[in-house]
Amino acid sequence: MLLAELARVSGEVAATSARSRKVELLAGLFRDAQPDEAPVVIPYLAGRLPQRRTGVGWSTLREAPAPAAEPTLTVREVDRRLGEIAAVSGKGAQAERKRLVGVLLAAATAEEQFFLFRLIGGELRQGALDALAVEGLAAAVGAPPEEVRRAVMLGGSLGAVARALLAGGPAALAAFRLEVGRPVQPMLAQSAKDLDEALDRAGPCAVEEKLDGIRVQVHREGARVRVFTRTLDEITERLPELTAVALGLPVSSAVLDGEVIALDEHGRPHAFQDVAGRVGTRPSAAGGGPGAGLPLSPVFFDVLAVDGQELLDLPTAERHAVLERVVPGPLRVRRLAVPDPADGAARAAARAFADDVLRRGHEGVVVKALGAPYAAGRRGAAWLKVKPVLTLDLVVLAAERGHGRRSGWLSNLHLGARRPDGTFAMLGKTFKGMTDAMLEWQTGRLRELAVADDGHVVTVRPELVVEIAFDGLQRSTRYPAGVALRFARVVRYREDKPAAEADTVETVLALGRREAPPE
DNA sequence: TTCCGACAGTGGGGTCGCAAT
DNA sequence: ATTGCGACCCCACTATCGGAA
Repeated sequence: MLLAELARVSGEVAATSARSRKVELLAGLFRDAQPDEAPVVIPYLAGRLPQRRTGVGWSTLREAPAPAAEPTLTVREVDRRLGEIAAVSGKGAQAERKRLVGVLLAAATAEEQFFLFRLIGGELRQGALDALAVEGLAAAVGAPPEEVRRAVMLGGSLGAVARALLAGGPAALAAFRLEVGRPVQPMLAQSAKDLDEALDRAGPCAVEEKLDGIRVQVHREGARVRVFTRTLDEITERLPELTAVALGLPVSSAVLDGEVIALDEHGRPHAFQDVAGRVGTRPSAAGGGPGAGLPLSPVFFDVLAVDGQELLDLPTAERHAVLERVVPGPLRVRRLAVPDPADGAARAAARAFADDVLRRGHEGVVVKALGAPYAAGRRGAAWLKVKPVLTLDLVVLAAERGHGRRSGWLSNLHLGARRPDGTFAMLGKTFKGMTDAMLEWQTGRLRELAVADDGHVVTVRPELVVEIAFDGLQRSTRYPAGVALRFARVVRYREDKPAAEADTVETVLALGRREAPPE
């Protein structure tokens, strides 16, 4: 199959907004793929490369050579060359990758270059990713979409499922089941505004502490242990503690879902940044970054399989019962069962539990419906996370031009807190929380306040106040106050408030001290 | 007809490994 | 030794489509 065909279909997919039409277009292309091409064609049209890392990003792609006049590149050839590029390492690697990318792009037509650019850059932006590619694949082979989705979630990659389906037809789906040692897409949580809303939506549920660390999926088969991240990268070697813990469990095999955090000598959690630093550090590194050498604590909250038995379809309550049997208390997340959330006393107990979780320094709670199965790969309403939200009134210092559907609008705001001398300290940026109407309005208002424009960032007079919600503060070397806002988003503009009454740096830093009390 | 679940897009800060400077 | 790039941890929110109610 020629790359030109993929580029053409991708363009058509991008040009229609109807999801049903996107799926039809994808299915048509997938039907034409050979079984051995499918593991490449299908990820490409889902905007992903089978090579997880190529070492090539936007910077390396900056200068494109003149395009070829005629399409000659096959999909197989592109995949082969990208595999070569990904394998380059050592001294001179960057220049060599750049050269090889240049050779590849020179063999591509203008339309193919546009496709490769976005594909390699990781932002295809055609309005279809894995979910629609799965539907397209199902349509192409005449299999039930839900079964194909489940096979991909349990059986690993889209490419592997595609190859089997195109070669063997719908019957091949039976082979894709949960297998110890092969990672499963983790179940994800939706957000709820507060605990009451979560309890109302969940029905009979358990309230669990939400720990601020790194999600891990631990597989044990006999003496063999493997640990995976949320995106299914294997990190076994970086977390020897987890192997030791898994081998200590009274089972022959198991798949566990949990979080790794780090606790100080008082049992309070270390900052997420420190945990992420430790988890990101390879054992070979003699590093001294923040968190290097920090001992990690795994805390498990679900079990997907144990001793040859698959548990995914059991209700949460039954999976929890198994978890309690195979994992000792200190390694399990704390949890309060709330069988009847409508009951006032039960609700009060849930609230007290959640307050205690926060008092102990954790992030919040997750409310889990007791009757729900483990929905691999789904961000369903069966799990609802609740975290406290902080707000500040900050001043817009500048705004960046938006991209894609935000082209033409000023989108990403630079936010500052007031200093005693009337200047402002930037605390971060945000592009979240705005409706199209707000984008339209702020673009006009900020243009009136503009004092400089470098083509990307429009600097404005610091007069516009905006209420910002965020989850907390984190250490920063980038921003002058030494802290940055975590997950900042716009709540509303405060045109009623002059910049002279915006929140001060001192107020912000006091928040930080309250978040992490000494001793 | 209206409602709502699932998706994709739009980017945020921090940290590491690795190569270039 | 420091800097820049790529990758990957954590992530919130809105708009849209299309099936459910």
